[in-house]
Amino acid sequence: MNIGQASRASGVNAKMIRYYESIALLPEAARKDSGYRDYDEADVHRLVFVRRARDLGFSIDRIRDLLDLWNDRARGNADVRAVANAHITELQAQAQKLEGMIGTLQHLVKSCRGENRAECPIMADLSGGQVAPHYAANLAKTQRRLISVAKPSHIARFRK
Amino acid sequence: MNIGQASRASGVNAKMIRYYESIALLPEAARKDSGYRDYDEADVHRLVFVRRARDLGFSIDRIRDLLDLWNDRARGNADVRAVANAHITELQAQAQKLEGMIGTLQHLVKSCRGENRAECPIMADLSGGQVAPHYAANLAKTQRRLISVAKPSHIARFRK
DNA sequence: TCTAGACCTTCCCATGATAGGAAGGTCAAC
DNA sequence: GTTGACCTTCCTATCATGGGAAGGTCTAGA
Repeated sequence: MNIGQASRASGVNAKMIRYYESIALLPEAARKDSGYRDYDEADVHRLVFVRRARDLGFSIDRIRDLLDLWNDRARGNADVRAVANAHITELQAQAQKLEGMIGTLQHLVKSCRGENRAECPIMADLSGGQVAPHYAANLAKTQRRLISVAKPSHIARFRK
Repeated sequence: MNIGQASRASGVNAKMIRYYESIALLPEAARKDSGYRDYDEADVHRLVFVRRARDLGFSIDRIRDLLDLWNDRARGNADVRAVANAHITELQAQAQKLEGMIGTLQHLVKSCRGENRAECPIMADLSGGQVAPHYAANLAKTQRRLISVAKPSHIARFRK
């Protein structure tokens, strides 16, 4: 199986396959006499694994851990859950930051009606330096809302 | 005002100030006889503007637009709202993706109880290639939830 | 057998925002 | 005058991805 076929079968770009090999995320591929890389079903399976993990936002280093766990069948589910939970925590932090930004911007846009420049707080807020009162209030509000969405108390049950 | 003082006053790293100047996000700074960059209050004000916009997740290119709007007081609030709304839409897309990933992972972790490897779907799901039924169902669920959180119908009123 | 073109190889470069560091010049205080 | 804080430019790296050049290999058809 050439790299192109492995790429189509796994959904991982050929360029990325070579890159993953170069950073030792994947073992060195077998080679044909021509020098072409040669893949089999197991290789494709591993590529699919990597692609799925990337789709779920795992970093390359985290995927390294997951592949180790995958290769070592003796390792328990707790290890797997620990990696997944660490990743969930990271994603939640990102989501919280995003929701805070969205909430603040929505509030600013909502407060900016009409065409009178003086009445639009967006520019004023951006250039204000310190956090304007409505911004602080809105930030706290969106964070509370985000927390209720993410339900960390619920997640805590799964934390290592 | 040296770059260090401007940095402390604005909260923008000196390295970043030079970078922003090099990509023409900021005008070339005035120079003292020594060659040192020389900033005044207006410069600091602009730096604060950039920092606040970065904090809100605006890209450099979007900040370029915002600075143009800022410099051109004749432009109306609708222009400002348009930039902000475009950014909100981008942030919501990111948030939606994140929430989907979080939901999927939470579901997988929840389904992975005990220590029997066979009972843990995380690895199976990652290596599965196609989306497992519970993944698809969960994805749809988290997306609905995210949509209700982000309230796009509400935002639509402010779209250009 | 020759050739076209699809595919492969390695190597270099670019992205965006940020940061570290080297080598050397300037300033202020003691 | 010296020390140390600060400044300058220039080079490098990050992470994951992708574009492209220059050149080798394979396969199908004339």
